[in-house]
Amino acid sequence: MKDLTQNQNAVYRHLRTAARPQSAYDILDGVREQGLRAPQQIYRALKALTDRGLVHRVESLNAFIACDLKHKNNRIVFSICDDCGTVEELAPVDIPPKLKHMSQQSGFQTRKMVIELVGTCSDCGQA
Amino acid sequence: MKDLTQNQNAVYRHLRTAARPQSAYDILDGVREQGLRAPQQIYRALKALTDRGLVHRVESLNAFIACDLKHKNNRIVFSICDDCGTVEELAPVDIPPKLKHMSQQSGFQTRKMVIELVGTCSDCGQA
DNA sequence: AATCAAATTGTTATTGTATAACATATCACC
DNA sequence: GGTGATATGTTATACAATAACAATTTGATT
Repeated sequence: MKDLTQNQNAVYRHLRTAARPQSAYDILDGVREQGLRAPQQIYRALKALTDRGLVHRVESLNAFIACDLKHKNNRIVFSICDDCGTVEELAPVDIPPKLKHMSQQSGFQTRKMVIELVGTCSDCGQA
Repeated sequence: MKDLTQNQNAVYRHLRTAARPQSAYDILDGVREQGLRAPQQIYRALKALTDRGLVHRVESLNAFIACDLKHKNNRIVFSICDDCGTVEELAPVDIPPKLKHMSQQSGFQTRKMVIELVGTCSDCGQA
């Protein structure tokens, strides 16, 4: 892919083909065949990938997911089904005006906003 | 406090008096004198407290913070200064309409929304 | 081309976060 | 008092992340 190192590429490909968010150790297991052996290698690749916005960390799961939207890296929205574990990335939204106002009021400068919706996906939701 | 068990009370008091979010092990250190010895005891107390909305988990820090707002437990907003580590809870806001629409579109039923703003607080922000 | 500092990558070891599994005790009800 | 359900204590282990250092690669400079 677009000038990624071997390790980064291996991790990225693993994440893109995974059905669910992957922990760093899930990823490690998935890329052992490509010669990666230690957590540190995974975490370094993940850092490079998240810095470039190709991967996001799902904070409430301590897990990672490939980003397939084209968007600035500083507005991230997930829906997380706590029944089946499925995570979807939704199109980013602006900081809610009320919130923007509140945080500015207090002098806080926002560089990044993460929104995580936790609930039940359509598959798990019906009666 | 309001019908908490001893352990829950110890953890809650510790969090209320802490200046910053506390990891479970920070808390453990802080309540050793009250006779708590094992992580499990902390995590169990934290679960009870978060279920009751008296404590929130700061997802992106793997840490916990006492809630001093009176509000429903399913809309949580933090500002997190990644310079000094200060975390403030802000008044909850509604799910942004655009987002509500998107998630409903896909059949997702939201039970809880967490918003974490990451940036620079007023103390750390000036030139 | 040879040298060397800087950056990247590999590896080992350790620290930090969270839960499983089981033992013990407490409580409510019969 | 006996009995099941719930809560609590304890030990051990699993999972997540980083520190510290070694080895390698890169690339600028001579």
